[in-house]
Amino acid sequence: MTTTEEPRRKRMPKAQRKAQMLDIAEQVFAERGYLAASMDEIAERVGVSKPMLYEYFGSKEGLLIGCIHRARTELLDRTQQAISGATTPEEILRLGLLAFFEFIGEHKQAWALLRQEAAVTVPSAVEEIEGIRRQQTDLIAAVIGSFDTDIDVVEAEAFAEIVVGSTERLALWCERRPEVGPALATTYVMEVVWRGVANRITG
Amino acid sequence: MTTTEEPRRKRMPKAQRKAQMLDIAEQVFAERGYLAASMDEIAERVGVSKPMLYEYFGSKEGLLIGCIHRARTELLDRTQQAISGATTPEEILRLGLLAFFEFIGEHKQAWALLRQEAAVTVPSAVEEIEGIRRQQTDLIAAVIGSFDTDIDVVEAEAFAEIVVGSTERLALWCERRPEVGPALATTYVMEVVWRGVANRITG
DNA sequence: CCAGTAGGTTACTCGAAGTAAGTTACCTCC
DNA sequence: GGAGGTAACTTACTTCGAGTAACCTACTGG
Repeated sequence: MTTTEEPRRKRMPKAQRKAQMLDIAEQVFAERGYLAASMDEIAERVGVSKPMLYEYFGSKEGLLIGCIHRARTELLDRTQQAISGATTPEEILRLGLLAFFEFIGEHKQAWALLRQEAAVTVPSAVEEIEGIRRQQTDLIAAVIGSFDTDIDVVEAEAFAEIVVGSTERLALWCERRPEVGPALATTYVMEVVWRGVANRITG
Repeated sequence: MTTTEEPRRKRMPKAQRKAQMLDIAEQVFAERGYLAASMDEIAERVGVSKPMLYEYFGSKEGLLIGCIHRARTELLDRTQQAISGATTPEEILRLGLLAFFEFIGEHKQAWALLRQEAAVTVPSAVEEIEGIRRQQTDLIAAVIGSFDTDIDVVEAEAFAEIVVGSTERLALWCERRPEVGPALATTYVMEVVWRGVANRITG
């Protein structure tokens, strides 16, 4: 008995263990908050001892960064895929926003990490999160620039920041307003923000 | 020697000491980040021993909350004063925004606290900061509501969230763009966001 | 000048991050 | 199928900082 089944899997390959650690860590960080989460607890839940976490991620901060980074990558993939079929700037923006709202709806845990915890305190985590926003703003600014080469660069940047800020904030608000889904949230952002920029781009 | 001068002031009245502690704590938190800041260092810089901090603020978290709360109160005062002379919704919003951008320009330390650090990890600090935003969104939503009783409540809330999100994000961006002062930042927000809501309010 | 207390200190405990050094399961190649 | 090499893992610490118990001292009014 207990032959080839999976009663107690030990000794996994590195990559798999790493992924598993990220899963658990994301969960624990989201549950307890970064500070209150202890490496011992994460290790225990993974079913492994603490030094393994340090082996793979170097530090508690490193583990957090790992979680954030993974979420960031997934978000970028999703967004890029979503806007790949769009043609007008308006469509790009709308589809991108929708993808974002859908992503956070599905990955509540990761999202909790990105806001509550992750702004954390840890300087490098802040940088990592800023990286996500940068990703988004750059994308938006690039879209605007590509459709109107006359627009002031600084103004385009400002607009991108406004979109990202609005979106992030509205996503948070959606948690208190479950009746507002991704589609409606997207509409709100577009309704307010798009008008403001449309006549800059078109004219 | 060292007779009646002020070489070592000890034994201050409670309120004064408390204010001094908040000053130093704000500084140290902003400098090192919440996690890296140690109560021992803060105590030392204040020129007092650690248990005094605990006497007055209960915990490290309590001290942080104290700092945030003070900043919040100051910001609210400033904003309310700024919009007191305004008559139209547009004017209220513009003056309020301007007051905010000016406030963070003058209180960089407090602002650093409110974003980088304070989102911290500490659940109650997050609540406290959310309280600030709530303050702002409520104010904005109320203004809109007072000028157009027909507007959908949910939509008014969404708009308020969008304004706050935009503003916060743009304030951050201003740090990378020193040439963009409070006035220009206000203009950007108004230009993009106002148009979007103006034709909702006016009909 | 003595008593009461607001304001203050020293010297600890305890918990969690991080680490050094050793151990065991698994694979390979003879 | 056993030696032996190594990737995956553990035990048993050190260290550092938050929080606390118990004690002290400068200034007040009577």
